Amino acid sequence: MDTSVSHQDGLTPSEPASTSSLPVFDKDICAEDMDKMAANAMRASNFLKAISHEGRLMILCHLASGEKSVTELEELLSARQAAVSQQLSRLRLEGLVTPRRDGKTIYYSLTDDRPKQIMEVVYDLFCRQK
Amino acid sequence: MDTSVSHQDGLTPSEPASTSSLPVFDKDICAEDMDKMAANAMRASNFLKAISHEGRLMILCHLASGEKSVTELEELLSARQAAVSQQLSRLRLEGLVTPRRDGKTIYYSLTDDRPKQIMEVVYDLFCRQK
DNA sequence: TGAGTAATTCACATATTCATATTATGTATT
DNA sequence: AATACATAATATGAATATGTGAATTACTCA
Repeated sequence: MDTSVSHQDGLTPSEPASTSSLPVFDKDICAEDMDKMAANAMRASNFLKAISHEGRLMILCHLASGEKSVTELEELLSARQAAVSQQLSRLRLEGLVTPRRDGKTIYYSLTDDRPKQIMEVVYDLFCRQK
Repeated sequence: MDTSVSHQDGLTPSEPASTSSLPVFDKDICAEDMDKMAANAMRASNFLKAISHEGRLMILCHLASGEKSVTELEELLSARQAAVSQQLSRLRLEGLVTPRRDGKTIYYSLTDDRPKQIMEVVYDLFCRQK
């Protein structure tokens, strides 16, 4: 089989990539791969920490359906403006949201679809009743 | 269209569920749905907090390919036994991993495939080189 | 320019998380 | 039973995260 990907990052998919492959390890993982894995894990955990907050999760969820102003988010979350702003700044730092100024108000939208990809699964696990 | 799902939990899929629907909101979200959403967000953020830790993420990643003993994980992570044990206890509390005793050693495995589902996406975003 | 609005930033108090060290528990061996 | 080993549980302090209110910036309009 194709061995060209076995050392790409210490992880090797167990199934074809087409069906959203599971992250499964080789049994004989080497030190080099371990380092790559640790680096990947750090980036991933930073991302996950950014979204693993009740308020930020709801912000991202609301932004998934289109851009919103800070005031709108403030109302949607029933939270203080300063708190919302700080949560947005955290998401901004992580590059997950992008501000757009229009006169007095600032509108936020999702920078890319990374949050959506995660939230699809989160939605399935926690929001859809089984 | 089908309106029977519009109030299930404050979220409404924008596409057929078959293709992993996006969590998108109705424009006229009501207070009741907001409460449900907040409750879902809290459960989801607890789950995400549990996995958004470099060490715990790597543990889950290793467990994805089969059960491992604490000592094995200790070596795989190059971490102290106490640290690994504490991270495992956190994952145990959250119900993500399950211990199985065999003599002196205790083997851990994933309780269900929730972590795997998230990690599939995380793997795609952070471990696969594009 | 001055007042009003939207959003950010700051400073503080509190709460949570984390790593380490220590102690406790359960199991196998003798 | 006594010992050794693998793992778990607890305690402590340091670091980090969070919400709040006050001060500040950026913009609009009269």
